[in-house]
Formats: sequence, structure tokens, C-alpha cells
Amino acid sequence: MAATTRTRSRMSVPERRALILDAATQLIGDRGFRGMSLRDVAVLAGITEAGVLYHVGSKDGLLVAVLEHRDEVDMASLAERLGVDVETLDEDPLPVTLPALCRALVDRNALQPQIVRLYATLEAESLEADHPANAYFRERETWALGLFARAATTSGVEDPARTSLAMLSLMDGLQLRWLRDPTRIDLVHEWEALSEVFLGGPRA
Amino acid sequence: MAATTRTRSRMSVPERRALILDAATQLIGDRGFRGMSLRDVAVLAGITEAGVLYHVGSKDGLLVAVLEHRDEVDMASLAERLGVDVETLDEDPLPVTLPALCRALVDRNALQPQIVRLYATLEAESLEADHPANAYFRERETWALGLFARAATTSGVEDPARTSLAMLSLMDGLQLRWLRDPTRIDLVHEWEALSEVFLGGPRA
DNA sequence: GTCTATAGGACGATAGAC
DNA sequence: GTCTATCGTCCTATAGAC
Repeated sequence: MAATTRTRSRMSVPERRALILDAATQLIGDRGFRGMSLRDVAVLAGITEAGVLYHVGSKDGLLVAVLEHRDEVDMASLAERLGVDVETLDEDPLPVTLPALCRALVDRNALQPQIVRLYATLEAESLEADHPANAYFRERETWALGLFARAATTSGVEDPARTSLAMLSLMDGLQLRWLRDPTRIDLVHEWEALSEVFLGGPRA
Repeated sequence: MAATTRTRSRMSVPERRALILDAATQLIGDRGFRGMSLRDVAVLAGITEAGVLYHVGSKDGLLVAVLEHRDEVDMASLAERLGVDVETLDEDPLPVTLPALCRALVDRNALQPQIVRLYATLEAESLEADHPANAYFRERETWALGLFARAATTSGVEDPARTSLAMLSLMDGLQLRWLRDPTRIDLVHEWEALSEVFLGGPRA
């Protein structure tokens, strides 16, 4: 933790950057990208607005940095829960069943409502064509639909594309309700009950 | 259309108000409540910011006015599609089946993506406890869950509460995907396919 | 009833000191 | 690397003319 130079900073660039991204992640989840200001981020990260801009260039740059960071972290944690390598998630015969994939996602999401809220907020906000995250969410949706469809194929479902759309939609809608009042809905339990109806009984 | 006084205005108060609410409705759907400014509304409505504030008091007041107006219009259109009176929607043995209720909603929503987008945007934005529409959406969700549950009971479903949650979640998630790319998804057609799986075959 | 004018902030971003 | 200082813009809201 000791400074290696005689500059004033007591923190390395990656550490400071991580602190900024954490602050932004929390604030976007709370207030949305538009509802959050660089000042809010700066205060929460313990530096000034100019300091934040030095690291991420612009407000839009901050959003991009946050999303890229989340992609890395979330992909890794998903792969870990599924017991496969990260690259495996892109293979075509996917060695993961649809119920297993869904359960891994729901179990993880239940532990990080803040992150789920970040995505829920940005997903709606970015519907506008001019939003800085519009392209990102377009690609993300295509990727997710593909992943679910490959898992559905592995599970031997009749109509993989449609089932993929259904499970993803159901999951998003349920999570939105869970976010509104986490005490009213037990996400994991409710998902299990709902997916049984849709997939016809529980499986490994 | 002739002015009844010698003032400058060429429009009655209700007319001007309707124009303002229309403008705000469109802009909230496009950019969210936080992403939209009173100036934007004023320009689209053809008056100044001060003019807008005269009619709705404040920016938050504008949001309330928009939501109240939508409640009126949307409840009436839903009742009409179902062939019942508006008050009937609050009765406890609800004389409407769940598939009929869902189909009426989806059919109508397919014709007004702008309004669906307004709700999708605000629903996410208002997750924050301090948002001016937070209480509104909390109550709206409770009401919707109740309506769906009563329809489920009428349809003789085993678990009305859970089925209600499932259908509402599925509908929201599907609509979000439809909003992102309306050309990729035929909302009405896709809903029919998905709900068949969930409700076990089509019914009147 | 709608305007002009303006108050009074908050915002994103830049320049330059340290 | 982070700061201070500042610019120019946008914002909501109010006061008062017409």
C-alpha cells in the first residue's frame, strides 16, 4: 500500500479506476445513467469531477467502462457457477442444459440486486436510438438469445428459439417485480416454480 | 374554434393541456422522465416553458398528470375491448378469462408502442425510492397482479397468484424485446405462441 | 392564459497549477 | 495523478408584463 513515488496519490491507477467503476455501478443502478452526475461519482469515489474524467475521458466513456467491466466479471462468475471455462459459453453444441443455465443466472442475480437493477434501468433507458448504450444492449440481447437457444437445443426442447425468448422474457419480468419489492418475492423460489410449469418438471 | 374573448389564446385550456400531455407522453417514452426537459415539452406543444408550468405546476406535476391521463384512457380502452364497463374491472368474481384479458392487452399494446415504451421506461426509472412515480407504480403493480389473479380464478387455474405473476412477467419481458426491435418480433403472434405453452392450449 | 426576463443552480468538460 | 478554477450550457421555477 506504500506509495512507490513521491507523488501525492496513495492509490494505483487500476485501484482508483476500480473505485470509480464501483461508484458509477451503484449510482447507475440507483438513479439511471441520466439521473446520475459525474459529481455524484466523484464524491462516492473520493475524488473530484476532473479526477474522474482523467480516468474515463467523458461521461459516455464512463458508461462504456462500467459495461465492459461488468461483462468480464459476470461472464466469469457465470462460467464458474456452471463449472465450465468462459470460452465454453460460445461453443455451439453447448454442454449446458437450459434449466441449469437459468438456475445459475437466477442464483447469482439473487445475490446482487444492485447489478440486476443496473441492467434493468439501462435496458429501458437505452431503448432510445441515441443512447450511448443502445448498440451494447442490442448485441447483448442477440448474444443472450443465442446462448439460451443453444442450451435449449442441448435440453432437447422442440422450439429452441421460441423457448429461449420465453425464458429470457420471463426472467426479466420476474426480476423487475423482485426489484420493486424484494421482500414480497423470493426470486430463486419463484423462478423454480415458474420454470417448472414452462419446462415441464424440474431437471438437473 | 373562434375565440370567445379578445385574449391572444386561440385554444381552450383543456385543449392546450391535452397538447402538453401528448407532447410529454411522447418525450418520456423517448428519453425517460429524467432525460426529458420542460423545454422539450414546451417546444413540442408549441408554447414556452412558463406556459407549460402554468398548466401543470411543476415537472413532477407534469408526470402525475400524464399518468392520470393514461390511466383514464387505457382503462377505458381495455374495458371496451373486453366488452365490459370500466367498473366491472374491479369486481371480484371477474367475468373475464385470463387468456381473454391477456389477448386484449397485447392486441391493444401492439398498436401503441409509444405508450408501452413510456411505461417500460418509467417502470425501470421509478425503481428508485425517491422517484416521483415510485408510489404510482407500486400501486399499479399490485392492482395488475390482482386483476390477473381474478381472471386466473375465473379461468379455473390451479394457482392464480403464481399464474398471475408469470403472465404479467412474461408479457413485460416480451414487450421489452419487442420495443428494442419491433421488426424482429411480432408481438401478437409471439404472445399467442408463448401463452399456449403456459396456459395449455388456446381458448376463447 | 401566455408571454419575456431572469434568478439561481447543476451540469459536462477543459486548462493549467501542483 | 489529482487538484482548482472556470467556461458555457442547460435546467426548473418565479415575477411580472401584456
